[in-house]
Amino acid sequence: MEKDIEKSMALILRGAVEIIEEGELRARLKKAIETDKPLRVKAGFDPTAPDLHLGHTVLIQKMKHFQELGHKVIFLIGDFTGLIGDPTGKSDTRPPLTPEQVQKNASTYKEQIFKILDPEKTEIAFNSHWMNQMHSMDMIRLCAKHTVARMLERDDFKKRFHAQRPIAIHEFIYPLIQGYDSVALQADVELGGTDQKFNLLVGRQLQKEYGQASQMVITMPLLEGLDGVNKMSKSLGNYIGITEAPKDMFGKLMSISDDLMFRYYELLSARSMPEITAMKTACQAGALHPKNVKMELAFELVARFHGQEQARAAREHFDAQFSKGELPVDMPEIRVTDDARTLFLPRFLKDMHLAASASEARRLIQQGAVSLNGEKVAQEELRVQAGEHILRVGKLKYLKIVAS
RNA sequence: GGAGGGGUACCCGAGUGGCCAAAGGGGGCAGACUGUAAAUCUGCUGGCGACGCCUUCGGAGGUUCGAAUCCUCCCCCCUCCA
Repeated sequence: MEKDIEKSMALILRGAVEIIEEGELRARLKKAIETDKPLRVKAGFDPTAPDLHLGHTVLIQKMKHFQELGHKVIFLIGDFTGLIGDPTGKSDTRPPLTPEQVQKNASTYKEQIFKILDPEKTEIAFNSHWMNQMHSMDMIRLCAKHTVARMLERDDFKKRFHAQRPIAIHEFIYPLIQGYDSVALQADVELGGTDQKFNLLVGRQLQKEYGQASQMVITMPLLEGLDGVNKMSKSLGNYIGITEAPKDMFGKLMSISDDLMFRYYELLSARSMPEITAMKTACQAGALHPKNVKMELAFELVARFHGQEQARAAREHFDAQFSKGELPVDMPEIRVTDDARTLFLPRFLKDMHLAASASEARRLIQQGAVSLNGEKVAQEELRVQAGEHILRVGKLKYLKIVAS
């Protein structure tokens, strides 16, 4: 266990938005060292969405920090709470998962998180273990420990209440169960996104009610997605999934803004803060080109999830296609025969999935987004000569046409 | 159970008989500029072999030459009272 409290604090504070309560945390760290009992650090994940994206890994990264400091991290899979669904106000009632699905999602999780965390030092827990033991009366007692007024303090509930949008009663139960998880696990620290603050605080209160010391709460920022504004989420389509193909991951990382890049460095990279700060300064001074710094970030993250080899290939691929303007190596191909060599493009682009509809394809043509062998196509009808042709739509979509 | 407000395109939101494929904003896409950057500027943003036709304003019927708009029934959400 790391003996230097200030050193521990520095790492714990990295990227964190808020720590409740900092002084208390110092005291606990001190006690942990004295008694040689590592802190129990909990972070919960909802198994309804099996595909993790980089946003989720901010938290996992923080877990890793604790692990590096010698503490016990508990990866809590909310298989029970997943059946309720954390209230977001957006999603409708979720279909209940079968135990098999939960199991499957859970193993996907494990596989993914262990690319970051040390399996030896990670405890995995399922909250169904204690929730399924609970009787109705226990549940009601749990409910009795909180009030509607306090529930309505939660920003999400408050907003919906005032916006005259529905709040189902079971949504109130979710924070209570999440809080109870901390009781069951006897957590010293709970990590969560800033959107989890309310739930995390319920944990503190419930632990007190159940005669335990209240956990420390550390909130991490919600990672901005590719647009640099909204939080990364699948539904917004601005995410980078950690199982995405290396070259897609690389490309997406390269498309983020320079500001966002340093944010990603701080929250996702294994590089030390002094190192990151130095790079930032060097970029501002013009000593380093931001693009190269971004390449390194992309490389590091792709390598984390796919290995060095794949990361190198992705980098080369990127360099060839975008820096040098070469054609992609693996573009889809279509063969056309003589009698079909006159293409009606709106239909053709739609059929080839290069446009969502024929109407959209028409617009793309009108806007000059379509080119054949590097020359813009202005006509909707296109006669191709025998041989190979490269049809390009927008910046990213290519199709090789082999005409005979 | 009673009274009232509301449901419009991907999202927010204007529209209360024809000028409505439906204002405006956001988002998205494309083009220019670049580092595949970001920011900015410009255009597009229901479908269809297409100066026309088809489908769309919670759902189903109806009135009308004509309905997002009026009427009837139904579904859903919210507020207040109980």
